[in-house]
Amino acid sequence: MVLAEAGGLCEDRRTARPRSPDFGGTRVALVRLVIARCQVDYVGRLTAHLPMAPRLLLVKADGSVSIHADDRAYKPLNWMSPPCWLEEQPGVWTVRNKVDESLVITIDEVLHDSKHELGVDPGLVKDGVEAHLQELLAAHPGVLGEGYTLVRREYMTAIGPVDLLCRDADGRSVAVEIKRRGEIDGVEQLTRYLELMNRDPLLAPVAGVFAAQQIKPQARTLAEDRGIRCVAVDYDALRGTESKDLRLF
Amino acid sequence: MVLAEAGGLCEDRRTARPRSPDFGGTRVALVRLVIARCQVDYVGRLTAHLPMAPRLLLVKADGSVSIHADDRAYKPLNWMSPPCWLEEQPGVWTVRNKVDESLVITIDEVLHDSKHELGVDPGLVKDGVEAHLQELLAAHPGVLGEGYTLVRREYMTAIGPVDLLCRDADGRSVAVEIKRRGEIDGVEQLTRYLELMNRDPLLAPVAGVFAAQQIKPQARTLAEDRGIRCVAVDYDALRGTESKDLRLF
DNA sequence: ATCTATATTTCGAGG
DNA sequence: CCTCGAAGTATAGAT
Repeated sequence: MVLAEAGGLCEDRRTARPRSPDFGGTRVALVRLVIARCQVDYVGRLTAHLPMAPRLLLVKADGSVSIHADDRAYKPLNWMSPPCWLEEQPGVWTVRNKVDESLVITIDEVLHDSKHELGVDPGLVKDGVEAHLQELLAAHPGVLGEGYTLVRREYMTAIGPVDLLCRDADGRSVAVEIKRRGEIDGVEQLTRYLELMNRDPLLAPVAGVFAAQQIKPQARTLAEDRGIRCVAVDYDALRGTESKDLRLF
Repeated sequence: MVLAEAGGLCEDRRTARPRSPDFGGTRVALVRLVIARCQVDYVGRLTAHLPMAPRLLLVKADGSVSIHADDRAYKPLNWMSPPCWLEEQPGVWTVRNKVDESLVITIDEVLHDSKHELGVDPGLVKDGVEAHLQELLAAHPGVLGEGYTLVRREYMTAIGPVDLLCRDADGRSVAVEIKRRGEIDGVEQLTRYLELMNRDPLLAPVAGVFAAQQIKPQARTLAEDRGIRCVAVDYDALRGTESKDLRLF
């Protein structure tokens, strides 16, 4: 490995730790960090060029390569997503994928080069996304309208699933679209569902409710113009109602 | 700096190089790479937890902090975008931002810790995005339809600019929406424009053309159902027509 | 500041 | 494998 020798190599020396499942004999999953003066040329979905400058090259075990500057938060200047393959020549790295996109990294000087074994990550536990909001509203349809009852979650139509299908106090169908943030896209989506469902004589008439933690003014205007009722949902309050024994932060 | 001492510190020792413009006296922009066994808790737009495991911590000069596993391409498991502030305590990093989102990184063991000066990146040069496609189609409206002529690029309406306004062979107005990849959103967008423009007696009737390098089947179906014609554009061929002296890949 | 449209979006689920 | 919807989307441009 040419460039590994060029920089100050710092290999991890830790021993017994949960191993990556693909660790059988010779290959160990490693993340590799290189600081180098480099130039980058990408040809693929677009064409992009980075002039020679010092940057961070991050090579992960999944095969991905990303080129970072010391800015733009976590987004790299340039990258190649897996599956892809890195070929190292002295002074030139070439990363290629199946559809023949390529990233050519011309390296002028290596300032640091180290590898580190991380193993398989136990993974992220999330809470508070749309799924949970849907779950809570399904359990408490009264929040959407007085006397509402749930008919079905993920009610399937020809063009996709409606988040909730409810019935109002008078027994009429209501299609509910749930978003964390209510924007125009969501209104359009619900409009398509309503258009389709109202053509079905077994369902029609179907009213619409657009529920979100926060609804943008333009989305609200568009929705109301189309006769769709908007409901701003207080997620934390709803979660509090749901279970008092749930630990809150 | 507590943790810098704990790991094997490798500071860059390079000297004369173009400096960051914000380099005045004491502060130099550095990227910091830490490999550590850590646990992460994020509370903000959602709540997320990462159990203790070895990971890469990337701290950039813009203040951002990102936590990477050895997979998922360039996307970190968790992060905090600038502007935000990192407070280091022995064994605990706390990253906080203005709206009081927080990222708490509990560090069990530091396996590597280095800092590197990169300076300001000269930046990325791109080519081949939607703007270029629009430019090419504006120069060759005949590709959109026999006898089409260009009236205006970015024709402004009350709800935004229509990519191209053309006239067909019979002198009728045609609104053209251009996308790299034609999806349902684009059809909705064009539909809104057409609805509005067809209310204007000076323009009506206005036909619609949806042009893209690739048009998804659902988008095509929706468009055609609404009387919008779809045109698949061969970008490379069009670019070839545009200028023979342009180097092709 | 708000809103719109784009992104080499990435990522995951479901057919 | 595609197709679709969600994302702590982020980001840039226009109003």
